[in-house]
Amino acid sequence: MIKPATIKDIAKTLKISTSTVSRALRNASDVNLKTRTAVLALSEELNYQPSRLALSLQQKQTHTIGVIVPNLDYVIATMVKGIDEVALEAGYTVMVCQSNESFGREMVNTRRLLDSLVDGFIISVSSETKVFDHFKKIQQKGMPMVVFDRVSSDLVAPKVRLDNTEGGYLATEHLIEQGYKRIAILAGPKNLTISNDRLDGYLKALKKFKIKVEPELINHCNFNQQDAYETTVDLLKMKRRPDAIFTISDRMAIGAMLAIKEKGLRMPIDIGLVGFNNEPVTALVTPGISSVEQPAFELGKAAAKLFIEQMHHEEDLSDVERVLRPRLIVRESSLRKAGVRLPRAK
Amino acid sequence: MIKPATIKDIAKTLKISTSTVSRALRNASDVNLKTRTAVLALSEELNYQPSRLALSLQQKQTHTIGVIVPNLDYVIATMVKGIDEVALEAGYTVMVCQSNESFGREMVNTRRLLDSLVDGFIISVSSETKVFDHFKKIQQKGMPMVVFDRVSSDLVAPKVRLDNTEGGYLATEHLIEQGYKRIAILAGPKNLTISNDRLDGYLKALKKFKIKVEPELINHCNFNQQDAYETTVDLLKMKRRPDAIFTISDRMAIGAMLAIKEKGLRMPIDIGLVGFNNEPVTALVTPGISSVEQPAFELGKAAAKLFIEQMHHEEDLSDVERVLRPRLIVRESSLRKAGVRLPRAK
DNA sequence: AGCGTTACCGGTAACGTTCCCGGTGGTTTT
DNA sequence: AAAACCACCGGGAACGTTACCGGTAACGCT
Repeated sequence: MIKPATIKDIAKTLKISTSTVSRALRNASDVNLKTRTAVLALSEELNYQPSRLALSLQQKQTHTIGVIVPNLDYVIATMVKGIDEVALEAGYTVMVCQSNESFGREMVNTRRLLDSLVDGFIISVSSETKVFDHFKKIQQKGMPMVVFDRVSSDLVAPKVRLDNTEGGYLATEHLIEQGYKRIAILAGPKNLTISNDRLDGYLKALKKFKIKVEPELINHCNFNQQDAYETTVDLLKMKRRPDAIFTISDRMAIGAMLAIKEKGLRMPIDIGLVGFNNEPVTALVTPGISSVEQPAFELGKAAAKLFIEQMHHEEDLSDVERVLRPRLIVRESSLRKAGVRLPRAK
Repeated sequence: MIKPATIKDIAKTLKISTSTVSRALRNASDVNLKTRTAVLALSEELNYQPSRLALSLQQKQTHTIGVIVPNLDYVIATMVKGIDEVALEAGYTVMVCQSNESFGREMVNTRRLLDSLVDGFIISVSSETKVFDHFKKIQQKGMPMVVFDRVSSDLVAPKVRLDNTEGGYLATEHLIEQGYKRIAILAGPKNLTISNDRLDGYLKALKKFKIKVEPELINHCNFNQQDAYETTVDLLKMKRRPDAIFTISDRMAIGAMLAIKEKGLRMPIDIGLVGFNNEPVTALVTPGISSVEQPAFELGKAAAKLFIEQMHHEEDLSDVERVLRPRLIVRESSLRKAGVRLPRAK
């Protein structure tokens, strides 16, 4: 283990003080050109790298952002890429921690990063999280914190999120316009805002078109495929079964699709389907699944920008909320009016 | 910005020395029970958290692992989850950096983490990387480093990887057994070992079954869907077109599948297809795509374990190579013998 | 000649922690 | 009663860096 060159080594061999070396390496003011070039040359030779550790200790900031996400699926990975992009440019390093949708992991990760490892946080909460004390601790410490994607009204902090209500609205409106009458929704866990917002959009669309809300068509289930499958199987057993399903994630849409196919129903004729996220898979299955696209990369960038902003200026941005707009991508699974190719099922 | 409580604060209010506080908080030896409880109580009250920064500076280790990956697709995200798992348990924090398959980004990331931020690295190289000086610098510093997934023989370090040759063999053998005669391969970039190894497996299988190797059936293209699509389009234009395609990733398989469908060919009758990675999508498309599954989570865990091992003991493990075995998952895209349901195409 | 200005540099403290060494008192051993 | 031992504690240095303050020489100005 060769130990790296320090500022002291340079000072010693050049027979000058560490202060001078430090200045030569940075400010360039208050230091003779000759000594400066000497320092620079030697530091090059020893390939000196300043210790970020010592620096961080000294000036009490690490230039590192802690990013806490529930997992690293397609959408979130894309968001993280966005965060990475602007963070890197601003001279920050990011530490990504997956909570695995587990409240415990989320707490442990937060605690760890809190011990003077990061300057602040960019967070998307896990689906298990119902209590936010560990995040509030961040703010008590006076650290900047931005919430993104999965936000929560219990958390007073700058937020960047999708307009999930509009997403829900777009999907539902589209199904209505395609002539579907009994539209079911597979919403996510009740404690997640994205879940409730998308449900709100669904309700708004029904109201707009004066369609009665039927509670048995509203189902909460987890984000995974299996749960969605089972819920759909149940839905399709109803005497008056729904003729369309809106799921608030594509994974859930896949689950629903499997149940639909198993039952022998055809999309979009017998039943319509719309998902959420516009994951690549939606374009690959047959029929293609219509889905609400979110600008994930942009969303990540926006979150990081907001973070940096909050970092630099002292102003309180905790009531700022950037809301990005979704876009509906229509595919075959819900396109009944434009191109009916198959005969109607009995 | 409320500054956190330090060991000094505790010492001052308790009118004892910092040394004693430090001992009380750790060793428990050489400290009176009474003072110890007092320290513990006060530290609880001030909710004291030791500064990992100061600690790291002092003992020259950060308890952090730098993980550098080309991207965060399904397989790699799963591997990272595995790394995370054992790292967390061993008291390490991981820093994940995506190089985005870019050599430049990979260098920048490595450089950054090198400045006394991490104790070592777990690395999967980007597809652009042809030169490894930035990684060798890690070893010059005497830091442990484990290479996983995408390894390279130019890098002398402990490795954890899939038996890619066997993966290639399994896929090809299966296609041969299903009666396919002209089997093309879509290999990845030439400088990647995983690419060449899978190709080797392909060649081995051909040799085993005494099938002549035809150079025009061997194609290198990038990992993305588009490239695979275009390459396949070209392949299918040949006068004697291949009757099966083995792609070394599922993304590529999807691209190939699109080209195949466009051409009006049917799987598995007219043409067989096998992918690699067993991503969920392979089970969702129609027909389902056969694919070589790799134990990604296990692979990540193994890499982290090897890292920890190298960290703790001084022994040189740089010639250790853990090779995990793949498994072929057969789906409809290549299953010609078992269930022929459609008439033969003219 | 005396004074202020400038250009350059060094010493020291500080960031929060641990480690090593050297004390104290009090008790036991010889 | 001297010597040895123990349990407990404090002082100081060290990790690598920068900030602050002060000092010295050289120079120019009145």
